[in-house]
Amino acid sequence: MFGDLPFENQGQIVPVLVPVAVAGPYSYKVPEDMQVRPGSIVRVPLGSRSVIGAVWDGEADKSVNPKKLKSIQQVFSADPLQEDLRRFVDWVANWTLGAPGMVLRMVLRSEEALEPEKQVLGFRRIPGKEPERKTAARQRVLDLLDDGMAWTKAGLSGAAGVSPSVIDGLKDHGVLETTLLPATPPLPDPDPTLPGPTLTDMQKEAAERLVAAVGNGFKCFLIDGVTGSGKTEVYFEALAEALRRGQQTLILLPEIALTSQFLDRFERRFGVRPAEWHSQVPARRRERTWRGVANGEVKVVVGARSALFLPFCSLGLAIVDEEHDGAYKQDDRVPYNARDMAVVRGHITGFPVILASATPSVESRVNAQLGRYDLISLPERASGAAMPELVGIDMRTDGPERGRWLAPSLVKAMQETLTAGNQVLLFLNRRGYAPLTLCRTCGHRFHCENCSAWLVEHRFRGRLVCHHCGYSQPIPDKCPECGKPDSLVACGPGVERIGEDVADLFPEARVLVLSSDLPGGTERIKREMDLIERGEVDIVIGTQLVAKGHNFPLMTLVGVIDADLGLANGDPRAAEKTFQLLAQVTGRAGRINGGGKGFLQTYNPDQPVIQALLSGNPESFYDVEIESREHAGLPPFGRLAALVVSGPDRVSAESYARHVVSVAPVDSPVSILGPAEAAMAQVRGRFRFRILVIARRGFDLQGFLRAWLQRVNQPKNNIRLQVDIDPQSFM
DNA sequence: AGCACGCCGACT
DNA sequence: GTCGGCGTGCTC
Repeated sequence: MFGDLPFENQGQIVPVLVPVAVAGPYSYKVPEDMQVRPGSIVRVPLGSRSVIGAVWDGEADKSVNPKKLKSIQQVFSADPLQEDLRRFVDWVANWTLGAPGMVLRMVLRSEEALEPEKQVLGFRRIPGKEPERKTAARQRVLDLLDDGMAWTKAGLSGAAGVSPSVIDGLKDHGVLETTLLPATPPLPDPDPTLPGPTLTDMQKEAAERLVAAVGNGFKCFLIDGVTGSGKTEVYFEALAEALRRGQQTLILLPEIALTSQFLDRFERRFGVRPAEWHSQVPARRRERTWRGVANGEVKVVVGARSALFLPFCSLGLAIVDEEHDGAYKQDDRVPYNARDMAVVRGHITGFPVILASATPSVESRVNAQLGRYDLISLPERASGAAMPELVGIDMRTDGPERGRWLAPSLVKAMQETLTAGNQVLLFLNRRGYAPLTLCRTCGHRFHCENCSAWLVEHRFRGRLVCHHCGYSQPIPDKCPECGKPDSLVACGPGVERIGEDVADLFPEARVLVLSSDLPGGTERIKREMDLIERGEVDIVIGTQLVAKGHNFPLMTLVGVIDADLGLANGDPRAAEKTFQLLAQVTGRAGRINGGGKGFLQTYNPDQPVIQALLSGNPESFYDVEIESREHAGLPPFGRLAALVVSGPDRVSAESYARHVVSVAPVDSPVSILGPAEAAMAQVRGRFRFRILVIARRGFDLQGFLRAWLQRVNQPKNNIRLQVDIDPQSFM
């Protein structure tokens, strides 16, 4: 197989990347009768077990004790990993501060995929041979085999409606012969020549820019297109070009968006379904896709973030849809953002990458502003329908009476919508009945025993539930503090409580309350969504579950119950996330037929998020966000392994980075608390880590870091820490 | 004594 | 990530 290798390496020592959290490859001997080269996928002994790794680039580590060296046990028949993929693995490891072997593990996910798929036994006719006795069953089998094609036994007996023994009989009589079939016939390629949809002028221009980039090396595009602008149709044209060039395409979607709807759309455009890649695809099919991607049989993969690590042999385009979506972030094991790593893979291999969103993330917008990405704007809906007209309701002046949650102007609009035979969506991103329960006699508040969060009343289930850790208890009939019966009051609304309001106001309407805790799970939610789509519901009250997915043709009014929700929780992305969520949910109004309206109930109509939504001009909002983040010292692009923080930003900072080395009290300028060992423990298994220090202006950061280094580098800690102060490196 | 569990270091 | 060694502490 490797007869034409440029070098002979039997008996030599080669570096092998193994799936353990160590800094680099281990060294292994190559047995006399074996040939490997960089990228070869091998089985090697490691400690008491045997693991799968890959021969890596460079020289084997000469300093390792030769007595320790073990031999490679086996070379898998799968093609060696290509050079660009190897460089990508190294790059991701370096960026995420993870071990390269752990990144490689994401490439080599299933051992079965590394050997050729088992062939299955097929049956076909021997030309000219007839059975001596022809029964009806035998005739049906022979009719099916008339065209000379081979069938599997199970397929044939099923199709002919006979028992498998009929086929055995025919074989014994010398009428049929067996042959080996590939376990699965290769799928037909997606067809780029099928007629696409008619594009608007704006879409056409965007598509042309993308098409021109395919095959011309790396370039990153950001498609900023409003809901309904036809982003998908536009990037499908680039995909068609990649297909015409015989190149592969990867489409990344957030896990939640991987619905059959997208696959249907793909099939309508290209005639076949693409290969799918996510955790719910059965192992068998995943193995097949892995092999197909490596040997070029699979042309298009639609997948979740892990699809980025597939061993494509001729990847020519990557598309990241909903690029702002947090589902692209992996938090456990190797922490990475698949959106950014897709850009890196494109850069290394040399192909264009398309990021698409109706509400781009702040960092992607920064990258577009800086000229790193090419911005493509699609500000209009492809159908010609106008974007919904959004209205803000100032709850301080135009709010509802006490104990009600819907402002009179929203109620009036709902009435009009229902009279016109259309649907209303009321959006409130809070499950349950009420977020806080307290005793009106003694003021006792119900806290979670485990995590001190407030317990959310779920009246339907009759329980108080902690949305943080899942703890729940029945709703008591008297206060546990003062013992007063019937003294508990629910404060604030959840979707269930809005449902109560709506039932009072619109007793005739068919109302559906939809949240992720709906009994019946995903299946039930799917069914309810279909119900809405068919127009069998008048008013939908939902959490963020209803923000994306299905299209509802009759939905022309969206009311946001609490547009301020989520803005005060200390997340540095709070404003950005709220903007994205509300843009998405209000974008549902009149998406298909136009004429939609949206109402935002708010206590602060002047804040940038609300202003950006109402004006339909997000630019200013993004500018504010970018500026405020730079001011706070938070990089738009994060690659932090550790974070040291002080001052009022500490809560935000905690949710910003996972590895918080230390958190200082709010009133101290900046400090690192606890022993250095504790700080180091946070980054165990890492060999380098980056630290972001957020300090007040005028603070002596250099002096602080010097002192910290001195403390950490005490001999007893057995640590050598160096700090390279380079604020630019975070960008 | 016997073993369950958790911590820690080694793995080429 | 996974395994084995070793210490602690609890039970038959």
